[in-house]
Amino acid sequence: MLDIKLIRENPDNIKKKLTIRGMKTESVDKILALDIKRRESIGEVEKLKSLRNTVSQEIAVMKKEGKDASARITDMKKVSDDIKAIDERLAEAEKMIDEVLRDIPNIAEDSVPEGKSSDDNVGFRIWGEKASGDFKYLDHVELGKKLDILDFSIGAKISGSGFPFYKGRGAVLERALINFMLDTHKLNGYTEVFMPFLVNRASMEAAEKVPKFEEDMYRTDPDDLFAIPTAEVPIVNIHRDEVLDLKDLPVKYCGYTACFRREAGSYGKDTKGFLRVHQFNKVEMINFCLPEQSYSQMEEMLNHACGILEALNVHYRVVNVCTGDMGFAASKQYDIEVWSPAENKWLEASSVSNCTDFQSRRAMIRFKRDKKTEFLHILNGSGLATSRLYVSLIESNQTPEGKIVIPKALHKYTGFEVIG
RNA sequence: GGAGAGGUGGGUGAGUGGCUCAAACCAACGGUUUGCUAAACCGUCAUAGGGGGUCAACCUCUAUCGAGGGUUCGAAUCCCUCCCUCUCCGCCA
Repeated sequence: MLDIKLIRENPDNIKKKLTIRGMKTESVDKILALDIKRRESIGEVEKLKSLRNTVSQEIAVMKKEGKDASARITDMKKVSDDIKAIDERLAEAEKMIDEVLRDIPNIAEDSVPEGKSSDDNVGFRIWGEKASGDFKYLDHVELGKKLDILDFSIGAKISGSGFPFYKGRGAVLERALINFMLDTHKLNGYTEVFMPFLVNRASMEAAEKVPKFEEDMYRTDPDDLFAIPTAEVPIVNIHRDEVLDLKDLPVKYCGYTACFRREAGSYGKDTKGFLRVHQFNKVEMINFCLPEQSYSQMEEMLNHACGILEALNVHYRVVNVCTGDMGFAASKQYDIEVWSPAENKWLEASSVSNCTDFQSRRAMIRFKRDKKTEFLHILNGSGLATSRLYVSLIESNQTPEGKIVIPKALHKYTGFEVIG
């Protein structure tokens, strides 16, 4: 959620920023008009409430002294009715402001490239080399089937398409990746957490996922719980409605969860195997920090995610995501993409975002400095999602005979060095 | 699923309709005293929003006692609905 004061004080600048993100600007005018109405109502109603408070005191005194207070009581009856009416008007204006505000994304930082779609993202870093063996690289679905480590048809039978099924060494490899990543992040100063995969509506709202993206979520009906689309949701909510101690910042967490996404509207796109799934595994990093730290912390988080890939010798590139392709809550975003030799393309495996104070304002997560409370900045980064990393890993490390060589860093987690 | 108890400021905890528009204590912070520590004493001790302003550290008003409604001139206090926590029973990995 944006700060309404920012909109009030500098509407033209906000409009400009919205345009850059490909958004219409009329919401700004709507908010300005509603805000004026809101503040007028507040002025009116508070004057009446103040009157009511004093007169109620007087009535108490009069009754105590045995005087007749019925005239005043009659007066106050009218005042109370008026208060009720204005309060209703006020609540209506506030609700409408909130509705509009919920549709406005975070402001892009200056270093974010302008653009409309992922085609306009700008290369930021590239590491490693494409697998270049002199043979035809099998794609992960064929390879997984041949080695009997992945079977998407079983997943489809159990749940539906987009629910992966791992088997034998394939399952062990998945678990090894998760453990390797968690251990690495712990060494980088993150506190490991394990958390609920179903969260309540308040948590989803605090993380700015709902109501805007409700149709992308799995939801349980009788209890109104949401299957988390990312561990970002539960982790951000650890500190909802809290004032953190300045000396503890930055507070860093990492944790593994399964992630659930309906991917509504993208049926038929990238449906093969792991490329787009409804359930996947991800290790997430979250950082609560001082506002002036957040962009340097962001670079650090990017390096932590990239460090995983480098330890696994996975060819990757980082793109600076453009204004049109950025996440709703992000002010700046890096995507990390890994190379698939079989698809002959880059696959998004991680996203590191600086959400500045956009989530913390909604979630009321603050710290105290010089007797004033300020919203802290929240960053999230996948480090990383396993599914597409898994694709790159097994495809790139396959041998001409169709075996998979496990990277050395994983040996102590898998207990084997080759599949097949 | 059944029965019961309870949710008050950072913590403990008083308060069952009007000198409580939340007492007291603890913790924290600032100060005084002291050779040092301790103790004692004094002070500060919420959050959000509105208005005023020499627009910052100031003044003022309003709201907030789990959430939302209701009754009333007036609600932490009475009524209704919901949420959560704890205890016991049942079921269960």
